[in-house]
Amino acid sequence: MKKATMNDIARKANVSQTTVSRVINDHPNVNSEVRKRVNQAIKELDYLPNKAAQTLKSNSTHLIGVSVPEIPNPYFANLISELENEARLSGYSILLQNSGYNPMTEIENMDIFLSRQVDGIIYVPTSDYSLQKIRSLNIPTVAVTLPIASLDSVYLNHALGGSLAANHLIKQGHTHFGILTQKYATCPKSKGFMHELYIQGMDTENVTVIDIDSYALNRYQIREEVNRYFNTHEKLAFTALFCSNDGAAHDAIHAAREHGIRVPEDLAVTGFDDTFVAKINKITSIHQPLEEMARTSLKIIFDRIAHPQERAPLDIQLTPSIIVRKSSTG
Amino acid sequence: MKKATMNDIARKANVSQTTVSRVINDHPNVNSEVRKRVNQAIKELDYLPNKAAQTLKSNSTHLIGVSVPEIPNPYFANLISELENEARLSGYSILLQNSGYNPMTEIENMDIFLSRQVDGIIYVPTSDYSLQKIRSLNIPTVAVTLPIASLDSVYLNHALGGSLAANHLIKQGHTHFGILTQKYATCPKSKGFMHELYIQGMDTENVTVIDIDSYALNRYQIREEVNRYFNTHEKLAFTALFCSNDGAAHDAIHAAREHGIRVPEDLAVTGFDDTFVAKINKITSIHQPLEEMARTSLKIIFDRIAHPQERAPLDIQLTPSIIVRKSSTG
DNA sequence: CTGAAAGCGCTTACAG
DNA sequence: CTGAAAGCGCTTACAG
Repeated sequence: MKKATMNDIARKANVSQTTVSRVINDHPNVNSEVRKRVNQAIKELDYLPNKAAQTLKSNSTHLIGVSVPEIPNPYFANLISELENEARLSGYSILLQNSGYNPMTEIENMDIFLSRQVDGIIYVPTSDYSLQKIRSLNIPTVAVTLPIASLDSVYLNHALGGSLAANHLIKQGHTHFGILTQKYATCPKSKGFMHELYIQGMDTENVTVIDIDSYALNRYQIREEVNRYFNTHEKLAFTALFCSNDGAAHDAIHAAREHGIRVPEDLAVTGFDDTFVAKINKITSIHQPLEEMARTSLKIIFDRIAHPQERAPLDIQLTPSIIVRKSSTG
Repeated sequence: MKKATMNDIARKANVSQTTVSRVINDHPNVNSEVRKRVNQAIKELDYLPNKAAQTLKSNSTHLIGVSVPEIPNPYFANLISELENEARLSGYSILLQNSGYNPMTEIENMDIFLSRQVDGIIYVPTSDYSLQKIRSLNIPTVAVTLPIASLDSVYLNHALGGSLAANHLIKQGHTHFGILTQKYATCPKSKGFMHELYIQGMDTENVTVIDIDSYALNRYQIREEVNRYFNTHEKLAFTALFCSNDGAAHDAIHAAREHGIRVPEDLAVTGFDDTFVAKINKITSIHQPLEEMARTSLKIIFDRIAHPQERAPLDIQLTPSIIVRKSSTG
């Protein structure tokens, strides 16, 4: 059976196509009697409006393009889930594209979004290579999880997250600290952690930094680094380890235990992101309000759609909280 | 700047719109000189074809609707990732919709897919309530992860997975077994497990079954059940526990350890699905070839698109493998 | 409150 | 090898 069109409905309900369109789009000026007849015909023919045709006329797809660097990563999977959920509440759908941390693929994704006429784009930044393209887009775009200059950005106050962790560990009585992170030099989480140590009068000179020089979440590399550290240090120089994500924390705990170091008795460990890796392994972690992140990002897009005038880009920092679990409470 | 249209390209390249269309769609009959001129204009104007318009004429969106019951679940997150990846290779994109195990939402998802003119649908079955609707769809649809009668189905041979686990545990010298599962009565994994025990002459009368009467992956409920069991049984009646998914296995291991039961020394545990929960916690698990599952499902859809004649529904069982890790090798 | 008509940006016979 | 024209299924001024 061929799909019914608006014309079929019009004929069946004995009205013009214009009127059918009005009923479907909830225009006020339709006789209630006529409206009823049209709705009846719609039901009988199982009619659903053709989005492609609507798009062509109305220039709106109710589609949001989402580009993330990896889908199975629990952090991104959660974010995607929240985005799908929030988008649905407003009648939008999600066009999901992976980028694999590849700038070429990111640019490809943007072209796919453009070609499909998405109404807005949610972009998880990775490298800088694709930024020129992304900034040039004539579509409401928000950078999420990390700030991008001259783009609406919604992200966690990472520094505050770091200081929450530091504060917690200090309260637990620790005085010697370690940091396990990626790209330490530019890591705001670590900066916040160090800053809090400093403020509270801790020795910041002798903090041990295990740094992994890679942007992507490379579990294998993290394990290698951590194991190398434990293998080359007979005695730990710290009793508390701040990790910049839950996966790293989990790996560190495993590695520590394999070297006979008890967690949390000998070593307190904290993670970051509060993914379910932290939950199921009872790792203290910094919670990211992902639902709020999704809601805020979409709200910005919807606002930009409603008010297309140029405005200065927004920079929205979300507030983290700390979820204390066994891994840091000896 | 307004988006360029095909007409703009035509004018700029001094050809008809028809010719531009031919160039874009790689029609053979175009003068190479002209083709070059058109491509030049496309580049200069940053032209991208409007998918909505293409769809309206060609009745093809190159969109695949994907409906899953929960996005953050690592198993589904992995599946989604593979689907996105495979779809991209063929020039398709993924329209991702969550259903939350809610049949009403599933039906809503199908309407969204229909309205958006997707070329195919990948559907992860949950309950039976929405099946009538889904079967009535006039779009290539494949049920994935579980078989659905009268629908193309691609899923793991779960029984074989169960028997792989049983075989492994028997080889490890176990003679008393437990099963932790959901809906035991209709669980093919458990059936396969039991069958293998039977074949190998084990005592199948005294297998302990911890059954959770819920379809959704409810971690809280699983933990409750497992703890209840350990609390009410002074001495374990089994030395090997087969769990129907990795999350359950992970919870069981935690619960066991809290009750002073060592894993794997006192109790061997196996999971199912080989998600990264199994990987990072070194749990023996039954591996699902998700990439193959994604590839096969999409291939079926593409075949149905290419050959729209009616054909009997396909029923494709994928072969599991067992990944042995520490949780079951004392 | 209702309808005829134009047009969104493409593709595709058809004619040359 | 190329182009004029029709039409995909809608929405939206415009006129009544």
